[in-house]
Amino acid sequence: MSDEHSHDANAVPRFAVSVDLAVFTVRGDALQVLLVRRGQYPYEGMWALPGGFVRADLDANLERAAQRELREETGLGMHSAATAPPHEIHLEQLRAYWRRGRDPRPGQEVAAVAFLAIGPDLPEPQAGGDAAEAAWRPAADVLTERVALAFDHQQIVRDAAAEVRRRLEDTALATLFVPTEFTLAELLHVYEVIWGERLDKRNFYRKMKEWGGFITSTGRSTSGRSGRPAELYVRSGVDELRRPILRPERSAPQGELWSER
Amino acid sequence: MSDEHSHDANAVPRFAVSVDLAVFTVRGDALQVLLVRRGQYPYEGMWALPGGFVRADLDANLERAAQRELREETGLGMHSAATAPPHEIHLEQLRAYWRRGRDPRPGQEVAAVAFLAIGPDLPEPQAGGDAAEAAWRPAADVLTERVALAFDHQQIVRDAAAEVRRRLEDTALATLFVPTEFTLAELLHVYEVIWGERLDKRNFYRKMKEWGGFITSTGRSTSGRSGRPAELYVRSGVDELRRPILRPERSAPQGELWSER
DNA sequence: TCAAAAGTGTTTGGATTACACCCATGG
DNA sequence: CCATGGGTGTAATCCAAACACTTTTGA
Repeated sequence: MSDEHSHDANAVPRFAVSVDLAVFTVRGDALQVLLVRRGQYPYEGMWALPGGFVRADLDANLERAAQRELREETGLGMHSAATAPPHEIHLEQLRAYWRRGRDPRPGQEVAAVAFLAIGPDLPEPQAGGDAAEAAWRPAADVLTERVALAFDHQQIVRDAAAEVRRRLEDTALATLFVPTEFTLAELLHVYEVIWGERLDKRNFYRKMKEWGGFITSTGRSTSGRSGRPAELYVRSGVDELRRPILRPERSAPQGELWSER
Repeated sequence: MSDEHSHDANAVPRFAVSVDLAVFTVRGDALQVLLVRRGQYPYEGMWALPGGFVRADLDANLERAAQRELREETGLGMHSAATAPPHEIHLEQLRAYWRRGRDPRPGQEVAAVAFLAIGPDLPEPQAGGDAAEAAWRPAADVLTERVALAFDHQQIVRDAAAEVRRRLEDTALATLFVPTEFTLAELLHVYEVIWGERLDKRNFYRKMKEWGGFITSTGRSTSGRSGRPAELYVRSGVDELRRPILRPERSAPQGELWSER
């Protein structure tokens, strides 16, 4: 809510609010997450999620702040004409993170609002703003702690990855990992990479077509590559799936990398 | 993240952070939400969600802040010996809400972190703190705007209710609406009230028992009431359900009250 | 004409529904 | 002994996994 304890309004404690982005893409055979190398004091030189402070003067709301930071630090998510194929990035909020002393700067409490961002095989990021460097890293490297992250960013990546894996089952989230026009093989690849399991191509194709709404054929096809050309699809509005795409061995949660919430 | 634009650290804009609670319970034949009547300036006299400012000095993290505010404003969620049957309240974070000017107080930006809280048929709340009054109201009254709420609290209730309805399908969330020991009839009632649809008792009972893990029999039974005594169950650790409890007419989203996200 | 990748059918076991029926208790 | 809920059994149906096969292209 937005209420204080009347006694003295000046006692209302102030926080800095930051947005942190867990940006995922599928490149090659791995789910990758976008990291920046910090250019200054807290955790200087360490890898972290892109993000920064929300500024009420610049940002009309939290999503806008997230968009702005993504552009500033990594050059991604531009809607300018420069980036020929519009690499649109889907942004959605995950949740807020704060515990006392979460940010080591003394006397400064920082609450973070984490965002999940997803895009099709995205270009190399361009470091900017506070970021000394920006790069894609396999999400697995973060989840297994082969790469340590600043702040509680590992937790955020963990939560974000779990959300992605879960929502693949009952939403059209997977279509955000492929370009505007895509083939069923590409879509299947997204599922296989993120779940780390092989799916039956034939059953998958049928499901996708039968309970449509989810995707629509464009009539066009691929060409040039060897093998029979594939039909090209675009996503259609529907997000919630009526019936889940079942993950194999669903009963036996195969722990390994993927610690769920 | 927790990074600023180096130039001048003093320019880091400060927010007040509040926690707002969407507390749900099932009383009688309706899903009810806990409201408080505001005792002061912004939206004075209007109904709102319980909540208040996070104080880094009092609260170690966001959940604790939410717990504290719930107690202060409504007297619920006490873990003292006073409340004989421990009316435990499940708390979990939903997401953060902020847009410029979300709080009408000039020069004061307030970011809210919304929590979903669920408890079994809870006692009457006792107003306290800033709350002039506290009461249970049918969630439907809020969703249909029969009752107007302060700030963006209607949106929060909408989002929270959608989350509850959705998670009833594939998690053990329903067990949070019933007392520690409960009968299958009580659990069924929760589903029927929240979904607003009748389920087949016999199929429901079987599902609950077959894919156990979800609930465990205590061996004991009810007595005193007319009819055959019912077996008493307790929830068991499992939260995620392997297979969803399907809502009837799932294909045809019956809009009415329940606007989904 | 062969390799490679796309795409279609068909069988089959298991899960879900819909519905009939029996059980245990209080009054 | 009957009304009131609690709880089990079963056939018909639907779904989805498993698997074999055809189609269309490039080289």
